Amino acid sequence: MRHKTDLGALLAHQPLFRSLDAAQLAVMTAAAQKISIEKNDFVFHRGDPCNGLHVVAVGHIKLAVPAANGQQKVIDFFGPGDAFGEAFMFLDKPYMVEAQALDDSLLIWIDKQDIYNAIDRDPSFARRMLAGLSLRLHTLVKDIETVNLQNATQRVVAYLLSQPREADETRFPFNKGLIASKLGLTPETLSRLLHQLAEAGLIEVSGKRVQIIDSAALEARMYVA
Amino acid sequence: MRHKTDLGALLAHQPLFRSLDAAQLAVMTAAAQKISIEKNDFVFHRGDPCNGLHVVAVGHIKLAVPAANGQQKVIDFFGPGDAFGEAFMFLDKPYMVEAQALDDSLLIWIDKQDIYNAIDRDPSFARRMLAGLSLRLHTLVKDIETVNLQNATQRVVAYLLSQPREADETRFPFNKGLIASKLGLTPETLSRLLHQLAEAGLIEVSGKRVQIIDSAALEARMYVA
DNA sequence: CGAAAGTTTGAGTTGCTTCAACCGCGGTGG
DNA sequence: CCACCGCGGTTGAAGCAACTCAAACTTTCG
Repeated sequence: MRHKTDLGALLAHQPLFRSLDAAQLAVMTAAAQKISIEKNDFVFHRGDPCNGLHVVAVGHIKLAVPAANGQQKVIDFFGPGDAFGEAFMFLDKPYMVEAQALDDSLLIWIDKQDIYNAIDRDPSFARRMLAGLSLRLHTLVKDIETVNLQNATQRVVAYLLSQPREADETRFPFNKGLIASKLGLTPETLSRLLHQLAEAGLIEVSGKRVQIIDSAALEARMYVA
Repeated sequence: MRHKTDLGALLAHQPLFRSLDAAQLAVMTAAAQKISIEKNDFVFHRGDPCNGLHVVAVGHIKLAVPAANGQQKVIDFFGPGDAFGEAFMFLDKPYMVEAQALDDSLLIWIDKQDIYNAIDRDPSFARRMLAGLSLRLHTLVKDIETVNLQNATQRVVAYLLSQPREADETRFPFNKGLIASKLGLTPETLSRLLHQLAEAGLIEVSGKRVQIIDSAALEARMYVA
């Protein structure tokens, strides 16, 4: 017997739906669909019509803008509890990004109309959506700032320090190439900079694991030109 | 006697408030404040607390991220009918951008609580806010895509073609330096590229005016590496 | 008309990319 | 059990797009 297959229970645990009362939750549950998706499969492609939104229950999803020559620019990563694709839904525009599973994942999909119904019934649900979009906006502005005003080293350091860490150890949650793309760098450049920081005795890297040796010196690097 | 000083009439003309009924509009009008601001003055600075949102009635406002050495990165421009600063309001975070008037401008300011009240009363107002934020998000993603995946020439050409134009003529709405920053370029680079496009016979530039001579060839430049 | 701000042009520099080769590890099949 | 394959990552060398710095020119505006 598998666990976590009860859609209602699953929904109730998502931040977005916390404010719903039992009746609304029941309606939502009836409307929602579970979507299982395997690692590397796409949730949607650029240009696909957008009729609803997705919430990650299990796994991780990458949102990226595809480019001509097989390149891509990673916009962001989404994990359990995160909703994605709402903005395109509210705009009634096709997706301009693509979503791909980074692990075997379980998503919840909800139709646009049901979201609108929830908004109409429950202002606090509307507020939650607004807060979610605002947060996304905030993140994007920060990313724009980073790419435009910081050099490569500063971006890498800022990333390392922003990651959750225990006992001065953090890890790359995904392939370094994806992190590089998120930071607006090539994998080669990221590799070189990590090496350089290690050389300077500020960090130690082994695979996806990173030991922060001198966090004060790291922070200093964020502010020097 | 000055015109357009009636706050109620002013509000009723803003897209954001179109859906409000007379009673709600009256409440909003009572809550709203007019803010006159002179060219080059700041509406708010980075770090200021955010207790409400602004709507442009007259004039133009620049949102930008300030950098250390007097530099800045322009995020976007806002004109009549546009709301700005909502995202920070919904997040209850201080502004991380600064807003500066590019012309003598008239703004409408509305307190956070009044916005929340309007959301609670009128789901279609909530929808309007959601659509507004979504649009902003869409724009930012597009900007990120542009800066990361297109070279300088492609960005300039894309900008020129995206501007409103009449009889194959368009104009830079603001100083070229600001446009350059929005495009993630230095003023020098923008100047050189415009010169280059003119050299190639694709456009003619004189001051802020730009004649599109060969729009087909321009579009072609957006897709060549 | 003069000062200040904005824009252009030139010369030199550089940070990051590109291209290409190599390494190392995990998985797979012989 | 070990050889091989393939992919992610690293390293090196070379190039270039865009930047920086500096000076001249132009427009704006009091």
